[in-house]
Amino acid sequence: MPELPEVETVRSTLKKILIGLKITDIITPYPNIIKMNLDEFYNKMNNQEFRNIRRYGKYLLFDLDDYTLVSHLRMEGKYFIRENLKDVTKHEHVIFRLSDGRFLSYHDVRKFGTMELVLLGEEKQLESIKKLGVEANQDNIDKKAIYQAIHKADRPIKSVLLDQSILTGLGNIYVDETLFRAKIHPESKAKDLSLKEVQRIIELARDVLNHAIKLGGTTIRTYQSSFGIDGRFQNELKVHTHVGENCPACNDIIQKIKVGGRGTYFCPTCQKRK
DNA sequence: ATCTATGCCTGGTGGC
DNA sequence: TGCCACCAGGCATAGA
Repeated sequence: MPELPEVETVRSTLKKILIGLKITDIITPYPNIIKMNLDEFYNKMNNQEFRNIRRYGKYLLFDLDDYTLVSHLRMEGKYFIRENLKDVTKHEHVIFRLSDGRFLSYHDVRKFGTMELVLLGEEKQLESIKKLGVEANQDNIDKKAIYQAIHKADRPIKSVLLDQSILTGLGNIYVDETLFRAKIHPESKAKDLSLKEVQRIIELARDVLNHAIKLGGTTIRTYQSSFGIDGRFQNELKVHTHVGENCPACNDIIQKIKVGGRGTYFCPTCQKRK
């Protein structure tokens, strides 16, 4: 499931390939990915050139001449380049023909991903983008402001960290890894954490995300970043997916529970409830 | 304010 | 082998 590091990997990879290429046709075998009028999508995007590719949180932002394509990969979305239209699989839902004769294909087994267009650079017109908090991999986060925003919250710290309106970019994998490194139990209520603990969590989240970006993200379950390239951060996972195994810090057995409906991995010895 | 339930989806898995 | 229930989960939305 692509979180900030995986989306960043996709962004940097696609940027090297797409900049300067023009879209010369769009094929939509499964148009429900596109969350706007299909004709409008086609007419606005066709003949536009890729100028830049940005990212905000887990959103990919493709800047064209006049529009920005806002793309969210959700659970399993991925892009790859194909040389022709031979053997298109049933999981390729939106295919852009490019001016070099190749194709940019959007592949999404679960069909959860979304695409829509806004005027160039106007992504904050979308409610979904407007409400996002600061990016969790940044250095200059106002940690006291985050603490102020959550220090009365009567909900698990895990749920708070998954709330994209506070910090954006963390998903299920990196929240578990951040809380393990912070030695905080995922069910600890946000209101029970000290300023220092919150500051530490934010610093560790940033470090985990940036380390994962360096390694090209995490490849687990069915997720690969574009082009079938595997990330390598899965080798760095301390608790996520490791239920029943020994904690790398204390040797206790890693447990899996549900927090806010999400599968959650943690070490019951290292991560004490506050 | 914050919770839970539901919908969007399909592939993998475990039970029989 | 196949049939079925269930799970994975980011996000939007509705209702408690």
